[in-house]
Amino acid sequence: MMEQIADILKKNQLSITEGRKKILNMFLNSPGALAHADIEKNTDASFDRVTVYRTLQTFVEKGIIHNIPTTDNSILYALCKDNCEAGHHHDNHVHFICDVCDKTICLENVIIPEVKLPKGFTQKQTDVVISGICNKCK
Amino acid sequence: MMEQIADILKKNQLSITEGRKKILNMFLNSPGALAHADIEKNTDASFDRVTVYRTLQTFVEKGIIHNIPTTDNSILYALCKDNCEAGHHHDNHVHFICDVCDKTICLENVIIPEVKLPKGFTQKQTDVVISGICNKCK
DNA sequence: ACATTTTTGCACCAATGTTGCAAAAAATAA
DNA sequence: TTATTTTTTGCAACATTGGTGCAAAAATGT
Ligand SMILES: [Mn+2]
Ligand SMILES: [Mn+2]
Ligand SMILES: [Zn+2]
Ligand SMILES: [Zn+2]
Repeated sequence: MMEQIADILKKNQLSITEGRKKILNMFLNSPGALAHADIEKNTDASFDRVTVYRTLQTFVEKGIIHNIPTTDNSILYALCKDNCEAGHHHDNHVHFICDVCDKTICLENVIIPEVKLPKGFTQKQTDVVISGICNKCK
Repeated sequence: MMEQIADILKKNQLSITEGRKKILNMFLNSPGALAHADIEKNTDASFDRVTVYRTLQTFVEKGIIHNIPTTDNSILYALCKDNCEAGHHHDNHVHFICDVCDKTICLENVIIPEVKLPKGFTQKQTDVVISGICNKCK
């Protein structure tokens, strides 16, 4: 496991540090998406807040994690399981937010349907976020 | 125009105040979505920040405006053109964010496609946010 | 082990959003 | 209209979230 983590970091030309290993490990073990606050909570304040912010930014830039749109103003992050590259993500799955447990889950198998836009609009990225009750809370 | 505004407020059992009229008017005249900051800018600081926040909250609760998910942590609001009620919105259109002009537009005519979820998931609301280049920036 | 590059922690700042409470404004009653 | 009640506003104070510059610390390459 710790090998896998170091590999991911190496593959992305990132120095292997405690913070990055710990945070990446959290993502690998988390079934759902994580917010900055979740990460800070689970690391026992062993890292500075700023380090967490910068680590998340770096991971997004490298294509290791992607972020998920929300209606409240929180930024959520989840592992990219599609083969995303630095600077360009190819996630094309639906995200689900449970109204009960409040968790956000990547539905890797539910691919985003095509949407036809009016003339003149060029489509780059499509995000689909569905809310309701998840399979565990049902 | 000012009549229409007063009507909307009355219909929703809201006191008719300067602030609410001004903010509602902004929404009626805006082609795209508005953020809190946009509203504060256009009202020349004639209202307190808190009043703007509370007005937006109230409008959302009453079903006059709805909010739009974003990837950065900003909350956007737009007029509900579907017949939304207090406590329950029925917006089912796609939202478009332009990477060039950075405006968010309600594509009222592009309805959200059906998405089939895995067993155990109950679907309440679906948000589709598409980014790219809008018809004016093209 | 040493020099170089990268990352971290700290202090400080800025934007965003919330709450309690008294003053002001709007709606309702008289 | 004026008086009373209800609602809304403004202010102050606070919390949370996120970003920047810079020196210290850690990681990398030789
Ligand atoms: Mn995802
Ligand atoms: Mn809309
Ligand atoms: Zn759930
Ligand atoms: Zn545009």
